[in-house]
Amino acid sequence: MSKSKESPTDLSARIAGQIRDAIVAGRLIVDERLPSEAELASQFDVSRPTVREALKRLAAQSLIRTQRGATGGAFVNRLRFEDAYGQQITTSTLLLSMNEVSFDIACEARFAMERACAPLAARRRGKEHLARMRTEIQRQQQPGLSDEAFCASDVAFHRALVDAAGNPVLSYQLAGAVEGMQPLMNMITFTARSRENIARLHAEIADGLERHDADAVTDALSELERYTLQLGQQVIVPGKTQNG
Amino acid sequence: MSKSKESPTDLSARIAGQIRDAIVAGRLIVDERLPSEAELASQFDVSRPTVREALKRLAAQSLIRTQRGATGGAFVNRLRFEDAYGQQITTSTLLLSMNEVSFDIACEARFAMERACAPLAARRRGKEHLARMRTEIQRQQQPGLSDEAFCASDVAFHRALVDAAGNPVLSYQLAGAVEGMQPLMNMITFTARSRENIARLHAEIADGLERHDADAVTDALSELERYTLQLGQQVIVPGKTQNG
DNA sequence: GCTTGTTAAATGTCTGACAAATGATCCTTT
DNA sequence: AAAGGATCATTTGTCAGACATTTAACAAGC
Repeated sequence: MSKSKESPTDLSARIAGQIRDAIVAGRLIVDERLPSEAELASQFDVSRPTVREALKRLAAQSLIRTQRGATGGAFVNRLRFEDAYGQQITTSTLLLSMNEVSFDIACEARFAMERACAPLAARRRGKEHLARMRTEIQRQQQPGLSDEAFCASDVAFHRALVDAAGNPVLSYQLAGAVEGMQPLMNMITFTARSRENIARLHAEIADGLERHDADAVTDALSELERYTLQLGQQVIVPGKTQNG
Repeated sequence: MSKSKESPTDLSARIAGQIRDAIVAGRLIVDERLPSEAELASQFDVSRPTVREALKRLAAQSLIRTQRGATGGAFVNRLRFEDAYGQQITTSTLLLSMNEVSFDIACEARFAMERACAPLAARRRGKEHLARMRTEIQRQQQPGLSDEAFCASDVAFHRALVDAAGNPVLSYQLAGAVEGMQPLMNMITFTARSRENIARLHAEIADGLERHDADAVTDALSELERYTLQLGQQVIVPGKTQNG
């Protein structure tokens, strides 16, 4: 009555859950090889397709990797930040685009976290971060730029800011908050004047970082938040009632 | 040359990727039913097991749900915060426990984001949040408490703090940062004196929130970060070189 | 009109098989 | 004896077909 009572779900989901628990609890360590699919099928007393479905679930979360051949098999994967980034962005994007949250809430969360990066970034920013930011600011001032390209550049600027904090955990978390908002930002029409405003604030941020002036960066971010919120008024979130 | 060139990966991974892209891009909307497995197999010109493996990958990310029976099938899932929480916590836990990051970095990120919640929480905290926090503070002062239970209470306290900010996006992001650190915190031995210190700082935070005093909360969080970092000196991160 | 049995459609699972990749082994050749 | 290549065994990837189970819709009977 320990594990098979609470979930009347699929066999593959239960098996995947057991293996996942073993990984999270450390009973299976990085690069350790799982038993072959045939052995797992025998151990769990299910067929090989069922085991495979369970392994695919784990592979989708980058918890394992598989390799063909004589010495192949399923190995516990060292979770890399690059892998986690993608999942984080996908999840965040969907959480926002499915209208579970309003533009205002998403914006608030994003800028709150960016401000959290400001002191660290002001202390640790390298030349390469400043260079990335300057490049994007210049791009944002180009006349013929499409709204979409402007958005992409905006995202790139803010990612440079976050990366300047020199903390991969923050970069990981912020990746979702910043990139996940891109579809919402893409719904905004950026006039020449609003672009000018945003680029000016971006320049203030870059200048502040260059001077190691955390307060200036924080203030610029706050003003940028206010301005983005104002622009976001255009984005009338539709529906918003279907919360099954 | 649009989609089938870049990845010499499994068929099931490619199919899952195509469906995921369709969901993220909005070509498949919430609660829409996918074709049956047999139809998908026919469309993608693969067998049903392969289609099933692809669907399980998506199900592992809560992108779809499946339902048996006459009107059953695979449906695009409205991504709920509860679902996302679990994945976020699992991913964060593994990112930390696999020694990709040091205790210091994880600690820094966590408290930076918690401080980001402070102003919002000071403005919006409800009685229920304060009550949750007081309860946990009392629990933390009980004499016979195990280190593990103390840790769990610490996590509960901080989650109450984050929830008080009234922003589900922040709660989602912080869930990973706070709960993901639990295994690391569990390696710390909490003496009676350190528990007293932590409970005192927690009380300062709760008091600050009650007075709507964001600065007091921020200061207490900063001191708590310093203190936690000091306790974390015990936690000598082993290995740390295997970054192949 | 309501209940009940039947049917059809869909997923869940199993069996068995073959293809492809890959390291290990053995044999041949130099 | 050493080097090189052919063969083999193991393992995952894929397929075909079948049966079980669940579920909603429909039809039959009271």
